[in-house]
Amino acid sequence: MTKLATRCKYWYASHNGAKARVMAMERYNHRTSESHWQKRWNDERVFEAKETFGKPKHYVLEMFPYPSGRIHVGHVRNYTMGDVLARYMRARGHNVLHPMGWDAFGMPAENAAIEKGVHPRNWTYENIAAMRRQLKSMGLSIDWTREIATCDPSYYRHEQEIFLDFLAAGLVERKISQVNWDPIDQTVLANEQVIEGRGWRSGALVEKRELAQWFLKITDYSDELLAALDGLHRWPEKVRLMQQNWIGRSEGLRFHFELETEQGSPVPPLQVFTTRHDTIFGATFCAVSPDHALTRELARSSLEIAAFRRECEALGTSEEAIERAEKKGVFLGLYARHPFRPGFRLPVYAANFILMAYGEGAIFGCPAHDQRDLEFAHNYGLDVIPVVAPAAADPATFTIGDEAFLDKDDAQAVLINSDFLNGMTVAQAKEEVARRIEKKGIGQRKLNYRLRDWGVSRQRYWGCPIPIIHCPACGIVPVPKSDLPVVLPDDVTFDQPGNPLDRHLAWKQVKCPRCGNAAQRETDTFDTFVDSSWYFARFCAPRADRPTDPAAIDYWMPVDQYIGGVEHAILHLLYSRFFTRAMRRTGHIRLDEPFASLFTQGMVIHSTFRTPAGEWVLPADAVERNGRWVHAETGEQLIVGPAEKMSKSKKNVVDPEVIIDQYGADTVRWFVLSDTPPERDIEWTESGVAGAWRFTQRLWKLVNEVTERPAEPSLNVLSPQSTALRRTIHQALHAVSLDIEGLRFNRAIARIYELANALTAALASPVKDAVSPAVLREGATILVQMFAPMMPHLAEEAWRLLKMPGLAAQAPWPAADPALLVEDTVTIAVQVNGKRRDEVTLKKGLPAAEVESIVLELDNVRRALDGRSVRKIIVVPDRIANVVVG
RNA sequence: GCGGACGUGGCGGAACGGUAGACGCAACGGACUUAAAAUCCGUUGGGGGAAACCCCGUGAGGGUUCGAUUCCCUCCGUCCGCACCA
Repeated sequence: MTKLATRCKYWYASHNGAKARVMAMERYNHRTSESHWQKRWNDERVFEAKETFGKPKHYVLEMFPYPSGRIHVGHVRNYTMGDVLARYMRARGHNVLHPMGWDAFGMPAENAAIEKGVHPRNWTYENIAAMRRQLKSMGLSIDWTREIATCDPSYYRHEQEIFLDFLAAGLVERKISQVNWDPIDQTVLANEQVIEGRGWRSGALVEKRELAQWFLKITDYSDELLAALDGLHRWPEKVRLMQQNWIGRSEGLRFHFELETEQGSPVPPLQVFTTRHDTIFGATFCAVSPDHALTRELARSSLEIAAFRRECEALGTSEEAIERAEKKGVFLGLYARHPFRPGFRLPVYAANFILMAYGEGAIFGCPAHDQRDLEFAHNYGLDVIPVVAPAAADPATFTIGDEAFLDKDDAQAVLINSDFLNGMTVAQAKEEVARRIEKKGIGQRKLNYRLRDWGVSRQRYWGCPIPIIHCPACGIVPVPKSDLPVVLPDDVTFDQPGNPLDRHLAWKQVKCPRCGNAAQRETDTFDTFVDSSWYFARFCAPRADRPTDPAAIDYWMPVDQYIGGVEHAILHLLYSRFFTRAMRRTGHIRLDEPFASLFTQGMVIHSTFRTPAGEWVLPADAVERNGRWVHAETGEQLIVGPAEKMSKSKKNVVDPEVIIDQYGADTVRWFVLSDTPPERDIEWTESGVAGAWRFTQRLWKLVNEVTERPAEPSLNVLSPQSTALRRTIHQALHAVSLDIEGLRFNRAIARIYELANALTAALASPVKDAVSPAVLREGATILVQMFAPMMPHLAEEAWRLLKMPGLAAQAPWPAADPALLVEDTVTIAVQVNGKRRDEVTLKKGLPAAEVESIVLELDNVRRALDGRSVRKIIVVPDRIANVVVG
């Protein structure tokens, strides 16, 4: 703030005497300008989206924010990118929908309630008000009439209705599942909230608990969600791969082993899943999960097995815990009969490395070809039978040491020690085993997915109530739609741990809608990811009586460009894709994929500062003096760390509000788009922001100077300089259009700099009137329109100065003159043996033969040839000529 | 372990297989100024040369090509996602 004020004063002081003309020009003042134009846009409802037909639509959406209370620079970057696109598409004649809302449920509101005694509702709505004001100060072209907040009953009532429809359609399931339970706070914790086995707030050792939870059956769509990824051409490859891995399809075989006790009496069979059925003759044991039904049952009569189960429960699921964990198990006293080796019995263990959640929670172990199985076999003295060997190996002597032999897709490997499989490749053996298992009727080929159903129950107050009533007589009863919304009660207390809804008897105790007897409400609320899984659909008709309005949703959906952080690559984006399909099934929407194009922007990072004592210092308190960073107040020298993700704990944060006040929204918008490609992390630097600020002033000055040139009506008779400048102008326009469409904002900005430089140079031309004032005007006008999406306020100010009609925000995008995009001459590089030796400017489209003779005459080429003979000449028309010397 | 991305000046980064370093930041020189700041004009990959120009140069090594930052292989490094997934 102080820095800038000082600058302004000097700026005026220096322009005296000879520069009186410049002094007459007012410096661009963002403080008065920006609020003025924001008001005009608002008053004239410039950005309200209309469903008028006859115009193509364009739906631009950025991931809506959680109302934490203040916007951060990541928001600024995200919303600026979307805004540039929205403004550009509007100028290109599209009906643009560019809405904003609030992902307003969630734990921070409850934590604030616990810590500060404020009501989550008040805390949330105050935060929304503060952030709305901040976002508006950015000058975003948002249709604020469509604003929604997920915590508003007018939003979540529809979510409840959708849920009831999902329930009726069989897309909802209630089942017992294992959760992370914090015994002090008495709540379920998400995996992310468990840090080294302890609750992130209470510090209590987290327990595994089994609770009845509501699940959305996303696994019904596993295959569809996976297959449809191929059609998402305008999604980043990276995100598609991440989702693909997350869904985790594997082709395998599910079959059962006959079981028997040690004495040989039969026991119900054991289902297993495998993708390596080719190794069936290498099987030397079977293993089941500690949580497998078989283990549970046997634990009731065996102290040893019960103890093993407890031991596994206590073991963390963290990465390190898994890394360190020995492969352990306990013999269950049972044997499995090998399907192809009569009389051969495999001991059955419960083992700590078998996941209940994957496949059947049971496997056959083949130590020779699976590292985990091998370690387990070594620990328990089990046989290791190699059954796959490199083709070159001698089957008689091939052995396995400490490393299992993993051949994967290697066609070189062949089966050994495997009866009817001997000599086959892995693929052939898999096929043969699958065929025989199916023929025996003991199993079948099966696709298995890693994806699991989505547990949406949270034992939390600040979330959307799940519209269900539990009746002792009728069981689970959906709340009738006519009773919606189930509104969160306001009068709740946070003085005790646990879910306040559970203690709110007046709310909890209801009559069963079916039988009329006393019943209880479901007190769990939805995971907040449910709220964000359909908000993009609600924006199409945010005040409709039904969750969606068919006409509006058919018109606007899908989102044409979705922009957000890559951290949502899996959860939010996968849930939304599932929700859209489930909403299609229940008649709320008529498409599968909500986001036609996805863009994941990088983070904003900043270097860190700390004192020698190790205390973190805010960038605002650090100043550079003589190339060293010191504390602004104490003068203490600071240790500068590399740029990293902004975090409150390391204090490497900048507050957008302060920067916007100091430099203006246009400058900040310009900065976050400049230099760095939008998908990469951008480093926030004070000098970069200052540079952007200087450019706003330069542009302002440039437009002023152009308008001071005497008007000249015609573009008909032009000097060569004028024509050349017009080419530059129109080529820049063409290039910037393509760059914005491709979201290559950094390149668009570089080209705007280039055009500004060209116009500045033309203005400064020593030859009087070398460039026609009409051309300068044309250039300035196009320049203003090109930067209008990025710096909309300055653009309006310049638009007014140029005496252009209406608002820049409503002006159509200028059309580049195709005639000016084609050059009639071209400068081509001339190489000798691939090394550049000269360049030559030629008429475009010159025949290769002529190019060849011209090239050979060049001094530099002759010198490089040095008397050697020319073998051939490669001529790429209008691009390059390469003389190849023998 | 599996999957993926990336590696170019002091820095951020440009470059349909075709003149490597556009554009910006920083730095340096100059003009203006009593002075500084701001502004404007220049220089700025390394080396050689008075200059014309020449040599080297996109993590390392190889390959394909008339020509490779770009395509292929191997290696090194950094980052990201998933991970006891049978």
